[in-house]
Amino acid sequence: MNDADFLASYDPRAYPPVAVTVDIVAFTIRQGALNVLLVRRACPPSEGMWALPGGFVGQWEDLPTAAARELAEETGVATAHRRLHLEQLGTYGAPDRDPRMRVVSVAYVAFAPDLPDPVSGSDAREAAWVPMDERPAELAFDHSTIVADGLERARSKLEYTPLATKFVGEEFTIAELRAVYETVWGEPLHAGNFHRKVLSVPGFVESTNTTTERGGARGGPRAKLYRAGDARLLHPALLMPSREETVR
Amino acid sequence: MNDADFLASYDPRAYPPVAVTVDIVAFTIRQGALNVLLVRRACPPSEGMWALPGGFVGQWEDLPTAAARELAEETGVATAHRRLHLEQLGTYGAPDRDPRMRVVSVAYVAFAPDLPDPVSGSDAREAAWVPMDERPAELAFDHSTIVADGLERARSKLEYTPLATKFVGEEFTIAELRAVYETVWGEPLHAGNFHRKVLSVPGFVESTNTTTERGGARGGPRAKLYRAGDARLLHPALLMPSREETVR
DNA sequence: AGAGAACTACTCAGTCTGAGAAGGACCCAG
DNA sequence: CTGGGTCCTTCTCAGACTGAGTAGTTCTCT
Repeated sequence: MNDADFLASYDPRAYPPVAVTVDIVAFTIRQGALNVLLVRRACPPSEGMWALPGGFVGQWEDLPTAAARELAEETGVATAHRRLHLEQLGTYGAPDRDPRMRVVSVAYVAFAPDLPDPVSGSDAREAAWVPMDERPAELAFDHSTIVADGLERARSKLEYTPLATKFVGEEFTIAELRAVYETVWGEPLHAGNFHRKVLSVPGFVESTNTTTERGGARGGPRAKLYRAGDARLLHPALLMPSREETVR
Repeated sequence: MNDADFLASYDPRAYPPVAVTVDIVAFTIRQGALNVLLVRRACPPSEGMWALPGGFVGQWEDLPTAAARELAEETGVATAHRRLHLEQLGTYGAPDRDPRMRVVSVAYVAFAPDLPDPVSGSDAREAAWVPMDERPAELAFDHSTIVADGLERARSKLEYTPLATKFVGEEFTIAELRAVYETVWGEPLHAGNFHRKVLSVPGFVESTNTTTERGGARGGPRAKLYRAGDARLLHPALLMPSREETVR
């Protein structure tokens, strides 16, 4: 039997029904706090509970495309938002994670600078940016786990890649970049050392030779402006003070 | 409508058929070379081509369980092999990656010390350990991509976790551990510095206070024996010499 | 005008790293 | 049995990096 004959005689319906969905953990920084995008479920199961935005993957739709589409539907952000970073987080497929049927969900994390308030999606679900430390203790399905994994991924990516530049505007100051790290880790950093470190990593940022129009809101000189460099990985990495407790 | 009513009226068949499979990138070290487990496909499509071991996920089977089962079927390794490490790599779901139907594959990487020769699986596929630099340029489906991603994951894990101890026996010498790194990166390391580094990372290895029975095959003193420590992450990391070219 | 804030730059001591070398212990060949 | 070669382990040393502190300067706010 050759490939063509085989395909002609092949019956996809012979396999048990499994649904594939995408869920998106979208992070942004608003008012100095890390926010995650949540939606309130409008239909069973878990009607009324907060959950991650997401939905079924179209039959001929690529996985990242599905994630971008779902995110766009929930937030109203143009699908091709220039500064949006989307990457696969992992796949969650415990047999009992959804009571309806076997659902395997491919989770994505998205990072973006301060996004507009989400518009309620076409399916009339309420959507909102929620500060990470005010998020509901319980989310629908296994979404609490996914959000926790997403935060871990964000931290890891911030240390080893120029991801932080995705959270700030096109042009930014070193202090704005530092604020991203301080926000995600929730602790202050030594301004001088951070400055030295960022400028010493090749390709992380490049100077625009301009400065801000005004000094900081509470005083201080005008800061130099930078834009993202061309590095894909940070060498050496920007390691954060590692709390020993989290290690073992 | 409450959850129970909803579930009763829910028809899983309404959704388009998508198959979920697992593919496993299994690594081991044999004769000083990194080997990957491949199988020769016994049926269309791509009959006769080399591919990764894998298969369909059972309707009520967890994803890691399915991966372990498929690996066991291909290699004859006991499912609960003590020193086997299995972790999710990523999910590959391009709509056209399998000509039969929409197949979303969750890839896993497995690491283990020198495993026995694989037994041909129940489906009579030929299975073999293939040295990484002798592997076929083309594998079935998108499996070449998955193998490349698996290698990258292996390197990353070796640097940041005690994964290397999974490639050696229960008790091992520092030199054996060094050989793992040299094999995966394909370049020699400074023995003295490696030694110092390994012993300085808390929880990486712990001494057994014994030595090998004999010196090395080509001379040299008996080496001290160690076993894996209890650390889950290496702090500080065991960073390999990063070739600058690979960075950008 | 003065106080306070904060961007940037500098210093300094402690630590880590890569490279080299030395001291033995051991295997193998002759 | 002896000598050459191997290689595990420890040591040394210079250079790089890090965390912490300080200082100059410029700016906003009151």
